[in-house]
Amino acid sequence: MTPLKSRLPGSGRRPPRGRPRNEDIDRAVVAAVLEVLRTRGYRAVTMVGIARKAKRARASIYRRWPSKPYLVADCLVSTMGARPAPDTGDLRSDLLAAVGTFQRALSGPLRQALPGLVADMAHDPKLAQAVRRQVLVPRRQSMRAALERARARGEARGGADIELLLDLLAAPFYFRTLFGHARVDRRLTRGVVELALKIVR
Amino acid sequence: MTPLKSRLPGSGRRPPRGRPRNEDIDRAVVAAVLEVLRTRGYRAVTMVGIARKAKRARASIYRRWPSKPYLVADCLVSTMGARPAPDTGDLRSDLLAAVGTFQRALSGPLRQALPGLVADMAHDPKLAQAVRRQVLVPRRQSMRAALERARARGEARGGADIELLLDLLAAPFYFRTLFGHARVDRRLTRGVVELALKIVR
Amino acid sequence: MTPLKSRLPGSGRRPPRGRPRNEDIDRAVVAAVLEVLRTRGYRAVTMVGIARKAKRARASIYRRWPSKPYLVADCLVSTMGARPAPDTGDLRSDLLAAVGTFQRALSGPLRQALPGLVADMAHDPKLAQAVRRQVLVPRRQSMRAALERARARGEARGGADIELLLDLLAAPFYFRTLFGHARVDRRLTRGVVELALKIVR
Amino acid sequence: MTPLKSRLPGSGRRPPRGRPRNEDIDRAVVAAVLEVLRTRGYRAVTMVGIARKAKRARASIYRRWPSKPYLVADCLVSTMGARPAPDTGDLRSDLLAAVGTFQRALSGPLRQALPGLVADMAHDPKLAQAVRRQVLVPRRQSMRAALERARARGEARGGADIELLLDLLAAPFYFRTLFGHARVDRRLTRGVVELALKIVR
DNA sequence: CGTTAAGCGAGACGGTACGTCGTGTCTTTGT
DNA sequence: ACAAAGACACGACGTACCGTCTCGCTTAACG
Repeated sequence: MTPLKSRLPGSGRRPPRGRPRNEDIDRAVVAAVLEVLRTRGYRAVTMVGIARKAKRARASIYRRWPSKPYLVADCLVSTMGARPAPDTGDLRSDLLAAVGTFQRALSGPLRQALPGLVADMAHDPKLAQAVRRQVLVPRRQSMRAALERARARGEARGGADIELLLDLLAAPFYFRTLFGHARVDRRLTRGVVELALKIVR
Repeated sequence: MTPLKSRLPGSGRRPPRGRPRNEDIDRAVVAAVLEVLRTRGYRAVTMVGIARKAKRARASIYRRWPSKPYLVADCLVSTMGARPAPDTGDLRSDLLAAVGTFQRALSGPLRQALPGLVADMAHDPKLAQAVRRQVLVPRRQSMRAALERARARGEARGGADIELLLDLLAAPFYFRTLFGHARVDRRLTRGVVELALKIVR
Repeated sequence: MTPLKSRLPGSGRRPPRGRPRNEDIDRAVVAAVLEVLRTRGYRAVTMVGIARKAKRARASIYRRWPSKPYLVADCLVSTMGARPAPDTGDLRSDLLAAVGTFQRALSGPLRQALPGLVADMAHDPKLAQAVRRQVLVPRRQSMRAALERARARGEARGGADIELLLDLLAAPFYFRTLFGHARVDRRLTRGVVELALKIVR
Repeated sequence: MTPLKSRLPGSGRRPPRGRPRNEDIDRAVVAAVLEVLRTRGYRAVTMVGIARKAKRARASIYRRWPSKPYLVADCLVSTMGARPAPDTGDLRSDLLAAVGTFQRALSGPLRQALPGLVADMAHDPKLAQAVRRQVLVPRRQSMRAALERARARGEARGGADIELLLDLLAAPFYFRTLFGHARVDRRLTRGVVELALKIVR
């Protein structure tokens, strides 16, 4: 269970000792990262550069995040917010809501950051695990629940490979973002949902 | 039309002058790249390191490929071979053959290289374009043809968003490779094809 | 008149207010410094490291000594003890006693500390002054007195440059310690004293 | 036999391969070091700072010298020039010439550099050895030769501890430079030589 | 058959980011 | 006020890689 952000030293539940961390720094750093991501891409996110932009010491960044990929990943997670899709009582609506989060997420800073992050994940299994847990898993869970509710209502047949279906719902968004061969827009969202409905009914 | 590999200098049709290039170098370099990719991943592919491993001069590499990403991309392309899927007269067979190339490709060196390559593509549109052209387009074309043949035979309905369908067939392979949350195997190939059939029929 | 050790806050004669300093800390810190000097040299003496080794807070050290060089210098002084050489009535004996303190001092922790300390002195005139006052001056004074007694007894001629003679008696010990080209031992002590006698008689 | 400066790669006598080093860089770096030493002292000599001042890449400095102390030591050696004292046929003249080089050397950049250098030597035996070989040994050799010539002429008695005598001639200069308790001037040179003559005659 | 254009190997060069470490000061809570 | 813990700003360290350059030498085709 590796977290993206380094733990505080005295966090065995007992009250923290020493000077408390300045949360302004967290905010300033995250803001700087998102800004650089947005304007100049992953490659331009540099510990030195972020420190300068946030007007903080480099050591203060390293105190909070073990390295650049963890910092970037944490910044993304902290802006995405993984609230579960609501239960509307209708599979199409549920899926549109859930799948829509992909499209929206990949229109924000994640769009710039994803390729670099994916490269770093390939070299650090702990990071990969942490990102999957924080980014992928909640969204999959949300869609899985919607599908199960639909099956309970008789709206969907059982028997399908649910994991594959979940991949089918998410993969095109990442695929298009990473390869840039086609747009990631509302049309894609609707298309993917319609195909999924055709499959499960 | 940026190629992955740099052109020879005197290639305005007239015969090349000066000492000809030593093709052993091309082979040695490509072999070194694939070996390093396989054993130590994209990050470890270093111009310095490749030159050392191939026992060639760094300049000889830069003479052939403009930079590391192009070198890697070219190495991958040169091992993958983009022969079109055959026409078996049956959509399922055609798709299994075409989609199977994804699975096989992503079990080789591409598996290690893809994340890093994707990151580089995000910073170099020309590279992205070249990779898409050489890797994505032929495979999509192959599947597109199979689908059109099936429609002509009446095996598939028309009216579907063909581009989306093509993404659906390919995306799960890349998605799983890049995020590592599930296996890329024959089971995935079969599953994806079955869902596609369910959609187009 | 800069002292090596910082003064207590309420030391305008009036009794100190607030919690009194814990003298265990002074002892623990000095012990830690001497230990590290002995085993790993001046470079390894680190405020962070000393604090950890002495199991005390860094701030408690800074409360007592203004900076690392002052701390080290104070540690050295506190172990050397500057008692004046006795009056034996014989110049050779007096000088052997006085000069012997150089040899002994430079066989202890001072040996490890001297080079680093000298470097720090070059960057802090106040420190240089303080170290000279506490380390050099008493020993010179001791030798000066012995020489004056000898002159009064008629054992030595006058007229010599006394400051130069004092340098001659001390310099070889520091010189050899700093450059490490020859041993600092009893043989050196005897040799230096004999040469000095040859000069003053 | 560690040299102060890193050897060129192909220096097994065979002709150098690859692009030759740019000697302008050597000169620019040495000049920058001497300038900083003179104006701001050893502490201020920083690899980053020197690179900036010399307008060269940091890597180019590291290619030539393994670390800062070696760089500084080499700069000093390269400006001091260790030509042997001439044979005047008179011991006093010979010694005045030889000892005078200490005084002159310690009036130049060595004065600022010596304390720091001595501290580094204490942490790197190879460096200490190299500095001794290049700085101390030639001057000692020069004085040793003068003393032997004097003995051959009957101008000096034999039997004295020659090593100790050499220390006596050199030590006061270093001692005063490092502790700063007295001037290093021509008066010191004359005084030291007169005492040495008194000893050896 | 020498000229000439290019290939080749080795390695220098200017840049830039990395993550670590030490400094001296500051800010908490708890004595 | 002291003590303990640790945050903070600053800045140097030495390493690694990038892509370009500059050498001396080799290899062909051209004229």
